[in-house]
Amino acid sequence: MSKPNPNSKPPTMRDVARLAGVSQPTVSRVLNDASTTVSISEETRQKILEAVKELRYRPNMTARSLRTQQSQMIALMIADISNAFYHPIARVIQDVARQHDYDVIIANSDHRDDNERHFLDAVIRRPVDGVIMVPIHLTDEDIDRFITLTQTPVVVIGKQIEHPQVDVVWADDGKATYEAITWLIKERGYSQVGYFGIPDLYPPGPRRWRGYQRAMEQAGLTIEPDYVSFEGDFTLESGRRAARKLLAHDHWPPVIFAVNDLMAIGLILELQDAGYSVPDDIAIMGFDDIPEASIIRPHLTTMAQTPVDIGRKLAEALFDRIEGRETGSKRILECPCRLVPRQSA
Amino acid sequence: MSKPNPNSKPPTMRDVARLAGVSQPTVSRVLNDASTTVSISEETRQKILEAVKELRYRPNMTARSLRTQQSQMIALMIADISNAFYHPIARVIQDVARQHDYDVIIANSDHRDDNERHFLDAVIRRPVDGVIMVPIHLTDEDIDRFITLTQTPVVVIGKQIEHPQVDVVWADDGKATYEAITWLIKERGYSQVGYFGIPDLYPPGPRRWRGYQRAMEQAGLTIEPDYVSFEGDFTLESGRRAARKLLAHDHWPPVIFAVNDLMAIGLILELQDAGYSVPDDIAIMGFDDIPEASIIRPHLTTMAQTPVDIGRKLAEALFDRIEGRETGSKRILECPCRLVPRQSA
DNA sequence: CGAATATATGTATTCGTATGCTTTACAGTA
DNA sequence: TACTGTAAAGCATACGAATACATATATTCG
Repeated sequence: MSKPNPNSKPPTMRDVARLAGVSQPTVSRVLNDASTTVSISEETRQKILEAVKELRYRPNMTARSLRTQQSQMIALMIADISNAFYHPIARVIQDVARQHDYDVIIANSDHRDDNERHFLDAVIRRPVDGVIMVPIHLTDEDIDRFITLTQTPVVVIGKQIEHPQVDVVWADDGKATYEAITWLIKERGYSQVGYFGIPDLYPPGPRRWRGYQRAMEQAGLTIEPDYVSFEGDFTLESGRRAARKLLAHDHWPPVIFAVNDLMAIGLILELQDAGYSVPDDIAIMGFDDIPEASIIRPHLTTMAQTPVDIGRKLAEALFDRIEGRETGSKRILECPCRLVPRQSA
Repeated sequence: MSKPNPNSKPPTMRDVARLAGVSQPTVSRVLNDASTTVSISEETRQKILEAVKELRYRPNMTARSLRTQQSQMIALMIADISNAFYHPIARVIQDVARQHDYDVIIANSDHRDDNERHFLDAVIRRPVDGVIMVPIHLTDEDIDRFITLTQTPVVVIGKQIEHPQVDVVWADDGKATYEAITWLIKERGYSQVGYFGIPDLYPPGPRRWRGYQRAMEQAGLTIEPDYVSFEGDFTLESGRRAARKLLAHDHWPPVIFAVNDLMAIGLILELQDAGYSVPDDIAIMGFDDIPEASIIRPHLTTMAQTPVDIGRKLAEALFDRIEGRETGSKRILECPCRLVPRQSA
């Protein structure tokens, strides 16, 4: 094993051509299946295919990319690799990409501004044929600069991006939040609802906050400032921190709506660790329906999103553009949300 | 916004050179900081840097890769993107790669043979400077073929790979399993221990199974065939399936050791759904210590691995080779395991 | 003051592939 | 027989950057 390979480099088309006794372009034509109006004799074709087999030739994508100006790669930037919400998205995108014979570069921004910018830099230096991302801090201008510079198709999650050439996949989370709050009040009978959100500068923040406000108003409830927090950052740990603050107060809302499941789970775990019961002492509702929502006890009542659907829409929208089936201006693709009543609220 | 860019393509070195009134190679030399013994006048250097700024020039990595035969990319193949065990690994590898100015291609095998092979094919076609992977089905021969063909450094998780040029990161999971079982018997006082494993053809299977056997033997316990199953496949769902089978039987071991946390959690959830109490009716222990282990109630007693450490060792071992600091034959890097007693056993 | 030596830059070529254009060989036609 | 058409394959070049080699100018020294 591992005897130092005599000709250490992988074979090239030239090697194949030499072995088959033809020229390199002829090999190229055979392998690319006569795209332009050429014709190759069956005999030559066979010789070449045999040579390919014998040498175990594989085309070099780097060279091909340089020549064709296409990389056969797409880039994906997600906001948090640890958040299970993104896993099905990443997986589906990979599956679709593979069907189209594309590879995927994955980057992880951790919700950080500098990481998002670095990602754009990276895909400028290493041209890809398409970009899917979850921009939290990037603005329309940032994205526009990238597009005018590279002419690369871009698809995003998040309605806040409004660029004429960028397809958007989103869920109407404002409406979903409204429905969740309304349901807590009307169906579950809670007389007050607390809100555990994220700072307004994160895009989904304002939408969900307004959904909450609207529902409260419509139910004739006043929003208690004490029952509202914007100190979440999408992580479980931020949920625990918020719970610790809550424990220091003396009056609680009967139920708290958290803008994502991880934060909701953090709340529950910390409250339970302090000896309180969910939902008896306080109920908790989340948003996303990640797998952990069905692991925690009590199982988490939540507003489900459809990450597989989201991922598929993202990928298909992107390949529609990469492969030229779609050339018009931006499309907005909405994915449904669905209330999942469980035991936590 | 998005006015169709007049010169739609990103600028090249040639453009920069023209604007600065010099030749393309001069630009190359300035940007690569005089690697070969060259000297550039300060004046020229400044002109070029200005031109670079004005045109917002970014080097094209594809062209550079073709010329230098280096891609500035590494490829990572993990076994299951949904398994939280791999998240810190992927994240650390990305962080280290970024420090070295490398991008990362991530692939997900889902433990499937064909996906693993497809991955190798992909990194043959698209040369990368290094490969990190978790091979489940790939053999030494497969890996050897890849290495002799591409001369690419490879680092793996999993002691089963024994290739003279492949660094291995692993945990002594045989020993760890032995210790876990022994601890259950000696410290926790269980009189019998069930085993929920995976088929022997998955590499960690035999190691952990032998650890279990050894511990049982040493404790003077006989292994009850009824208490042993190899029907797991690393997923939570396979844990639920196993629990359903268990529920059909009428006698249970007092505790079951599962070879990973996801499977252990599947067991617990299904047993609880059927009305049984963990650990009172039956105790469960896992392996890995993924975040979900601290979410489920009761919290999961488990044998922790150190994925951050594993990821860092993998990445650093790889860059040691990519950057030529290490040229010798294979190194074996061991990561510790640590028993984490919680409530489930 | 002419030759040797730095110094600064340009020229030509290369990486592996794709593709427009040209050439060759031969069959068919008038 | 001379000419045209077509199938088959070769030739030349381009993609963008890196680099070995050549060249031109300025500097230094005997």
